[in-house]
Amino acid sequence: MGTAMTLDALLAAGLDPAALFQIAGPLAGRRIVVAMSGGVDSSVVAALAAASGAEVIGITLQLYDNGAASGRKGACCAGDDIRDARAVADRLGIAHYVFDHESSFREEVVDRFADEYLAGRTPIPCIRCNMGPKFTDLFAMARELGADCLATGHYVRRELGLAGAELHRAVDPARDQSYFLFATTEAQLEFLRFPLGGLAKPDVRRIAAAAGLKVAAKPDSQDICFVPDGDYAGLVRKLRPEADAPGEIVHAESGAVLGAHRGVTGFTVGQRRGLEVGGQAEPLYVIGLDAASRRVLAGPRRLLAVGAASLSETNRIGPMPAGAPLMAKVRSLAKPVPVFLEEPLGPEDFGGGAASRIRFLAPEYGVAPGQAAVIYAGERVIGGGWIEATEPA
RNA sequence: UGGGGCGUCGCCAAGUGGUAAGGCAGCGGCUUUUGAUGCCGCCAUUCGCAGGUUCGAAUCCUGCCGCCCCAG
Repeated sequence: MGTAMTLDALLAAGLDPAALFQIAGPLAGRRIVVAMSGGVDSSVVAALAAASGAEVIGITLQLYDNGAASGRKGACCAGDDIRDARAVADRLGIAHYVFDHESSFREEVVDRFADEYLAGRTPIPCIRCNMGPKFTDLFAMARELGADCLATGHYVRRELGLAGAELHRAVDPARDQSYFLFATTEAQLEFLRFPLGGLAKPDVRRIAAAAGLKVAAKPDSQDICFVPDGDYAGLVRKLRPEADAPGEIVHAESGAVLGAHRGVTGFTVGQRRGLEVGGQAEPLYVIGLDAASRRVLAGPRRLLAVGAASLSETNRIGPMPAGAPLMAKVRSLAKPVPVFLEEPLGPEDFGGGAASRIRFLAPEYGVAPGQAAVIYAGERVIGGGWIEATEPA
């Protein structure tokens, strides 16, 4: 697609809104609710929805308002972003509502984030945000509005399998966000749409430009949206002053005291930088965190090797694949690695036991409690869970 | 205040006459839309201090300072 094309031209060139939104039959008379963050991606979803002929309602959740952070580029859902979302909606001529969700966001995401760090874990607030504010609260609003579906700008694909909707990785592997959506329930997936899953980011920006959206060149968001300057430890300290408690850095094997730290919050399993322990023959990594004794366990890389991990709050999307080898991603940027599922996956009413366990066929490094283990069978997301504990390889 | 040893970047450490390795830590960048990892780059004009020998010293000599060990 050329940069000078109009949105109509792009649509004529092959973008089919009906297919993108997976709505059967004529779109006229249908109602699509779009979760609009104010960024390019969700704005393009709104533009595509508007072009489809369906009635479109944009909803933006105000999740936090950290004044000083409002000027920060790339942040999601605060001040400027809400204005951007509104401007896009105006430009597209669609309805747009902003709902204040600060208190629930603080409870479900921010407070939880801080508490996890206090417990020596490494949380992923983005997944909690998807689970709560986005796929539960916003979901409910869309239903109440009588929408036919809720569309978001996530880079992930919803594929229709024989047993229902399946969640698949985005076509663009560099953009894939499936890791952050492992907890999506089948009921949610039934109603959700991810029109961008088959597109590459440059194409999305071209569509934004073609639609005349000011956000076309807006920088991608990164880092945690509610952490103004990337200093997440500082935020945790502010929310939970007790997080400042200093402690010892202890060798994971010998127990020898190697140094001191200013708070367990600043560390995550697998981390190398920041220990400030010199004089070693080889680099030291964080092997584990003991919140109760405020100890950071450090050691050489080999001690990071993990053979298995127990999972909690597991979810499963669709049936287990028959005989397909399973892969797991243990961090958002990790390569999927072969695993064996030792216990059923999914909530109890879905054949699983909520808790589960995966065994790595080859030792995996840097597996941190609090992170998610997302299970894949090829491109399909089978589900996943939260890493509770690990077992050395 | 007898004897012995040592003092090189924040830490560990090579270098014993030819013009300061390396590792760890730290810093910067790249990558990354959780936090990490990884990768790349930077990081002692100077070798406890002061003199001396030498074309030339961290390396040899002298003195001083500091630390360690043994002895008392």
